[in-house]
Amino acid sequence: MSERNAGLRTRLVDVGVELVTTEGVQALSLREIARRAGVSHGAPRRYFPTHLELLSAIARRGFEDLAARGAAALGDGTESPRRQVATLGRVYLDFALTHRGMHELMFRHDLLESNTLGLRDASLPVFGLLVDLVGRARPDVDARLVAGALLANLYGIAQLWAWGSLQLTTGKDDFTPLLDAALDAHLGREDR
Amino acid sequence: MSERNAGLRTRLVDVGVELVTTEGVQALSLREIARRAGVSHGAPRRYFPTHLELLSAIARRGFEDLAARGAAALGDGTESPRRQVATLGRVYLDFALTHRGMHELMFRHDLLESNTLGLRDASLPVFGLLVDLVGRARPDVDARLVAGALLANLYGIAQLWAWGSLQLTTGKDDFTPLLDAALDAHLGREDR
DNA sequence: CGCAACTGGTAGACACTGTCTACGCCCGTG
DNA sequence: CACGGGCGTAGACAGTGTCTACCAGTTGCG
Repeated sequence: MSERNAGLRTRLVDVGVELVTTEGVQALSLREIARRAGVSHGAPRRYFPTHLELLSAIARRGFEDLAARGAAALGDGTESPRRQVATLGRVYLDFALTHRGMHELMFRHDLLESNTLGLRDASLPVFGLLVDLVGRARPDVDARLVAGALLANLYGIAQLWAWGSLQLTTGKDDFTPLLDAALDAHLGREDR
Repeated sequence: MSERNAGLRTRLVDVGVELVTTEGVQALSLREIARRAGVSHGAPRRYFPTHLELLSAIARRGFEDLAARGAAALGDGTESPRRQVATLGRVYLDFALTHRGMHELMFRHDLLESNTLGLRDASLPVFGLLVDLVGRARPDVDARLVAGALLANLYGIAQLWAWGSLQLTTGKDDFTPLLDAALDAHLGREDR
């Protein structure tokens, strides 16, 4: 009845999520995860044939978590599309900066490049939501292109912020002006 | 007289640059670099006390290379600041996409976060050049903030492009529209 | 009921990694 | 000539991901 006896598959991912948020991405060794799950180092192989597949499963949790936070923040969706994009962007940046290890894992090259791991599919829902909102906020442009450009901008902000460069340039500790600048830039300036 | 007998310090970095551009960032193990340099695995320790320091030295070469390409592309600097920013952005994106391994190495978290490695200092010249050009293109705004936001946008484009998401959205194989969109977004639309 | 097959985990080996330490070689200076 | 000291070698160590042999329980089937 306890989650101690949950299937090893999900328990390994649980341990990985816990580990990456507390210790960082470098702590996600296969053997360490197995150790914390209380099994031998060969056990994960039964469910995840390779280390990368386990990491992908952990990263997928991150995308699910992000999508859930976005849906919760949007609520019933009565706000204007422009404001919904703003809150979604804020949720994303907040997630990236408070879950740095998970965010780093979610966008790792070797995980995303492999299309056999299906990690990119896990990122489609939240990205599709962004595309939809952008399309309703600006029906005159290619929503996928603008949404991609906006996401690229937000991702870059998260990265540069993460290693402190933007704090050096701005001196402040709030990413709001950068977020607003990005929204104005890609969606056009509007009332806020 | 031959570069075979160049100091081991620079030879190790040479080998690393060669290795990261041909094989990718995962090939940059300490022992593999030493092997290709024709020395034992303990030799690099004389010059680079840790593996990360050697990687930082290799990444520094990348920033120097990027700065040189930027300077060469700008020429005598008679173009308008706006166009100079455009060419600099194009040089950066082209560099990031043709030297994917090196670009990935240059922006690795564990290298940039450590301020003892001095990698961030190596990135300052080219970033300072961008700040200067942005300041002359738009004297009415905070140049460091806008330059940072623009760099974040370009970096995000490079990342998303690298793992194919933007190709899926655009379907084309040219980053020019994304670059132009970013420039228009952060510098305002002008004549091109 | 009995036996076979399969599921799910263990334990050890292998090659590889980064770091540390003890050891020498060789060359310049006293 | 002696002798340090810079410079590289070689081996050890802990840790990693992957592979393979094994084995206990359980399940399925005649």
